[in-house]
Amino acid sequence: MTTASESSSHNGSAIPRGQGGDALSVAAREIFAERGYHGASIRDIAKRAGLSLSALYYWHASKQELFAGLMEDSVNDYVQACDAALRGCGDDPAERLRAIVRATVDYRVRRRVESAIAAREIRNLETEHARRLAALRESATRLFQDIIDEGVRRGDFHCEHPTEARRAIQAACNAIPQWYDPDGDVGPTELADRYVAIAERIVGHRP
Amino acid sequence: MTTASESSSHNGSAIPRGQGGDALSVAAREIFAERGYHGASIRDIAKRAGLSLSALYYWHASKQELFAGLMEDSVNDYVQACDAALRGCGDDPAERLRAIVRATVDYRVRRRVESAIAAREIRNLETEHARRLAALRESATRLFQDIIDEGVRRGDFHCEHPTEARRAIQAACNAIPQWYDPDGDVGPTELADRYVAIAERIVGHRP
Amino acid sequence: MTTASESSSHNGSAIPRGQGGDALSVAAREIFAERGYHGASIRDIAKRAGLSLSALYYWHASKQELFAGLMEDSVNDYVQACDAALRGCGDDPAERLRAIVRATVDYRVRRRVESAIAAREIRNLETEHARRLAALRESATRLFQDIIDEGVRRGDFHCEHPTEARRAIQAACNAIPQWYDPDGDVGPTELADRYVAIAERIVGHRP
Amino acid sequence: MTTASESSSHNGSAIPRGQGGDALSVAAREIFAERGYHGASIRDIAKRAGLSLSALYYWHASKQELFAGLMEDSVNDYVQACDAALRGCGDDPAERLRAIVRATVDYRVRRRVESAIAAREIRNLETEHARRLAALRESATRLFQDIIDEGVRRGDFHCEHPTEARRAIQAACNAIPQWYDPDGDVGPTELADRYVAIAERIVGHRP
DNA sequence: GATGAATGAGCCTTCATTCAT
DNA sequence: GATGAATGAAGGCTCATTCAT
Repeated sequence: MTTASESSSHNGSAIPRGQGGDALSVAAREIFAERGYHGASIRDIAKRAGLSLSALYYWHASKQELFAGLMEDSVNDYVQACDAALRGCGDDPAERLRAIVRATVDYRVRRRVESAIAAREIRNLETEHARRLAALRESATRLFQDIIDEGVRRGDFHCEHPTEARRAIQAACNAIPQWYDPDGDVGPTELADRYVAIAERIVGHRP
Repeated sequence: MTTASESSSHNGSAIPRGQGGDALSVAAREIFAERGYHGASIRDIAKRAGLSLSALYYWHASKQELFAGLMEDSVNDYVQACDAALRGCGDDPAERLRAIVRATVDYRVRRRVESAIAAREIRNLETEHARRLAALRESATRLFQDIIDEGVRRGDFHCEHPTEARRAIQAACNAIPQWYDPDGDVGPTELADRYVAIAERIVGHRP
Repeated sequence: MTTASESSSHNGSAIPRGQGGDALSVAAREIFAERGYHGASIRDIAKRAGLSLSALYYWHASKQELFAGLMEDSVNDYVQACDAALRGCGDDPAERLRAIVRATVDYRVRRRVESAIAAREIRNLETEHARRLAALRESATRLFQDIIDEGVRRGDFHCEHPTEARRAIQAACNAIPQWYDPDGDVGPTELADRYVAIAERIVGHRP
Repeated sequence: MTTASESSSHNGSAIPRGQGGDALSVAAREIFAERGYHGASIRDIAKRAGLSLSALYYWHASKQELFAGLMEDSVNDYVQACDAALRGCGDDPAERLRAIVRATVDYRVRRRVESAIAAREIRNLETEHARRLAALRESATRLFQDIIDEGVRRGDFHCEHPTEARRAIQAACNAIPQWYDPDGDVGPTELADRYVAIAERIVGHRP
């Protein structure tokens, strides 16, 4: 689903690289996604990675650290994807909204597995990690909100409750991993088109 | 299992004889909501209910059963609320959509606590219970979908992808418990109005 | 297997009579036999008797007491059967040996169920009960031993190690409940004949 | 699983690292023998072995598995002892009977402890293990029966009911651990002689 | 005679973690 | 880089027993 090499595509994460390290990350992602933080046992993670339990402790300081690393990894990835998408835009709110929705849908599809975890399991992070992650999330939320507010201000978007609009759009995108089937008929691009359309309707975009 | 005496909050002691069952349900709802299925310990549930662990087992056969009872209770409630709301409507799709969105928002606000659990934790139910709950859920989904499809057929709603529309509306409503503050400025009725408006936009309702 | 009325056929036991009381004794006998003392749960006993757990405590002071009552009941029965059998004999050791073996085989067949428990589970009796039961047992053992010793003294039996002979005879009889099928071809009388023959061989009886 | 270091008896502490497995087997044998399967607590087993409860689970998957391992170990040992004893014989039934009785008595004395458990507690084994053990037992029983039947066929043994004869012999030997005192006057060899004599009488051996 | 509700101790098992190698 | 052996805390659950009715 996610590949081992994927986690090598960027840095800044808490997860070291190497043969065993990657296998562990992959296994951890899967098992945390399947069973949630408390339902997952690091024994099972090590087993699925084909390593001993002690090896896991060589790579990661604790279950909490392993989990937090995964989450941060994933959310970092998302924020950077948003930034990149918006850097390629002018300042037209509609264009920017389309770009960020595209980036969001793309992320939810690409990182379906951990994306689903992140949505449900932040509450299991201890303070320090939780703070960092909450901050990252909020920064993404602000991106959304700023775009919408600006669109409203300019008279391009017409909606009475921009906060609710933002929540609705994000909720719709966040729910994608719950039902999306990567082997189904709808490809990522077509899916993004559909959610872009929904978002434009929610904000009341009239060109 | 549903609680009339829910008001007698958990003061830590002095549960009158014979009322242990209710106290347990209340405590279980809270703790499952706070920590999720695997994160919740039945010892803690019993403690919060002011009863012994063994008393919990007098009332409920297992953690799983206790949890499933709560979930079923709650989802049953929702389905009945939807049915009731739609029974009071004519056959105008727009009216029916408004009614079911109102019922949904109302439910998410009224039963914020277990509603949040249900959304995240069904996967922890074992087959038999899971089947029953999935069926209940689907029946609610079908209500939504039928209304939207009928609106499109009649030419009252204009949307190319009615399934996606339905998903977006449901996702938006489902997310409410994640942020809604019952002590905030927005009351349940006003909230419902806002989500009704969003839903009408998503399906492209033009009167 | 054993009948409720059976336990009314004598007195002196710790088990009161009455509707519920009998049902409990029967159920207890079965369950203790199936699972042993520690493996049996008084909940299951009450359930099989069709009574509530509290009712069991009306009839019996504790699990230990219930169990001990059964055992004493059964061993008393055996000792009395031996006495009766020997009272009907002259003082010929061979005749007496035949009588006591017959009584023993008969007892093992008639009270197959609790007889099997008694053999294995005395160690689970607490001191007071254990003492009484051990005494009863020993008295039966002495009956056997005296007969054999007397036979040897008189020159009717020829065996070098009368204690071992007694042990072998008793062990053979005690093992009957482990394999005997009351619905099989061999009836109790024929079975007794066979064990009488074995016993005579073991003690080296030559007429 | 079999114990070379059995001599290092349970002194309550200081099990050297890496030798926990043996200590556990020894302790388990003792405690299961003293209290039976259901009466034994694995906490007590671990304690007597001088290890933590978790260490027990490092070595054995469950109480059931630990117990089954012990039983199988012991019965395997017996079957092999019988085979070896018979391999050293000619085909004279009397000689063979003497050899197998000797092997049986020897086994009951040597492995007094677990031998007593095995006799009483097989019923506590779950299907898979139970099947294997029952098969092993039957193979030993068949050895006995074949010898006796052949003796009868040849006219060396004279008994009307060879099955009962076999049962009586086995029962007598099986009962040895219940009373035998290794520190008493009768040594294993003398004991075997006595039971050989009893067995020959039971089958009616006339040279 | 009998019951429903409740308890505390103990059960088997799994958990995340550590230590020595 | 990795492992095998061991741990203490906590998990869900069952036990024999009691109390009030």
